[in-house]
Amino acid sequence: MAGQQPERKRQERGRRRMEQLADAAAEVFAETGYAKATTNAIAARAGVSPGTLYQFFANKEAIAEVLAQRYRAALQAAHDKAFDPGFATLPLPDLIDRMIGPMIEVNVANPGFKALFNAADMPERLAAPTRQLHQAVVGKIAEVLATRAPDMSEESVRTTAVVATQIFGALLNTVVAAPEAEREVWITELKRALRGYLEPIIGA
Amino acid sequence: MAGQQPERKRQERGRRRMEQLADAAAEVFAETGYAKATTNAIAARAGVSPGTLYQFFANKEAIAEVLAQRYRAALQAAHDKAFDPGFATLPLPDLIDRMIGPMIEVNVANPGFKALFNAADMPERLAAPTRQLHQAVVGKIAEVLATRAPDMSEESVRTTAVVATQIFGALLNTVVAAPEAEREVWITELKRALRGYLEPIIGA
DNA sequence: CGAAATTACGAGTGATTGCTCGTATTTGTC
DNA sequence: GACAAATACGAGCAATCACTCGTAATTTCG
Repeated sequence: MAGQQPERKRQERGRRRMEQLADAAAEVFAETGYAKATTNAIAARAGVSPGTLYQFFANKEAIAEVLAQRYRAALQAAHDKAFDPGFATLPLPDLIDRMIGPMIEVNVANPGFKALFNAADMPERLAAPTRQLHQAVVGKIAEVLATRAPDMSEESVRTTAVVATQIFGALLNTVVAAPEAEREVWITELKRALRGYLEPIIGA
Repeated sequence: MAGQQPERKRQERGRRRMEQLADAAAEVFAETGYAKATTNAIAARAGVSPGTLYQFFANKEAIAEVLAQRYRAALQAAHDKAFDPGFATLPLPDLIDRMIGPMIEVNVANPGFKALFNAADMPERLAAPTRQLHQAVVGKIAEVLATRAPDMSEESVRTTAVVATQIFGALLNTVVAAPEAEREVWITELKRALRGYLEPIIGA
């Protein structure tokens, strides 16, 4: 039997195995994508048999689920740092610096997760919550914009927020994919792009 | 037998079938992604049996191959329009207008192709040529930038070109995904973003 | 120690899917 | 009409893969 819904009691060894398996899954998913990744490959990467994997995870989706939880938790923490209320009155360049820092860090620390949870082959169940978090970010950015440019229509604020996050998301991929040494260059360009887009709209 | 490498002689009916199958494949790939799309589903969508599909295509990859060729040809045509030498001396806003127009058109006319050929589950053989075309575009943009800002270092020019295409690519997805009625709004924002990024670097 | 629970194994199973092949129908050519 | 080539069918084969299950080793705890 398997598929332990009511969470059987885990020993220390078991908890370590679950971490191992999740780590291995993160690697395999990142390399091949969700659909092409095989559970046997994940087990092999973790150095265990297929049967052992299913002692700890009900199915393939459940493995991705714990990764999604990891990622969402890390994102949430980054968001909390990025949207510090004290930033609201900073000059635009400083505001941008403060806000994108934590977001870049979390994605550099979790390479491949952003791509994985945006991929078309990922089950809707797992992609949806991450999208929801993303929408929340857009909302927060819209709030910041609205306080800085009170004259803008609600619709324009929303549009601007969406575009700013799109720009951020696109260049974030480049930043994450870049070798350590080049990362700063791309981060500089990312900031330049955001300032260039936002300054004419909401001022410095 | 099947797998007709030396291209057997096609009748009119056969050529129509191939178009039907390619069209059906474009739909199914767009809906489910390359890996999850089944050849039987493609055949069914085209209203033929699995056997018939394999009268015309050696394997699943060959179907995607003709789509890749379609897309590349359309992209190439768009590039030729976008990089008209006469545009080089236009004011920046006009230059941007002229260049992105054809690129947007081709992607609106081929929805899903951009995402498909960038996906992780697509065989490398098919993704590579499209990436190469993309690299060529970056090179062309770098040329335009270099003539407009002769003082910039080669490296900076390259970086700026990459970032500009990233911004374009990100917002292009939004433009393509948007309902017809909203498209103009997003195109306006796309232009605004490009101007905002480029103007401080290379002037108007 | 000894019993129960947990962890581990890995060959095997059922379902899915890319693709085949024997056969039947349609089309082009004389 | 007659023959060959092209088109069409669809049941089924072989390979892949998520997942199972019988069994065995290890850990926990009285």
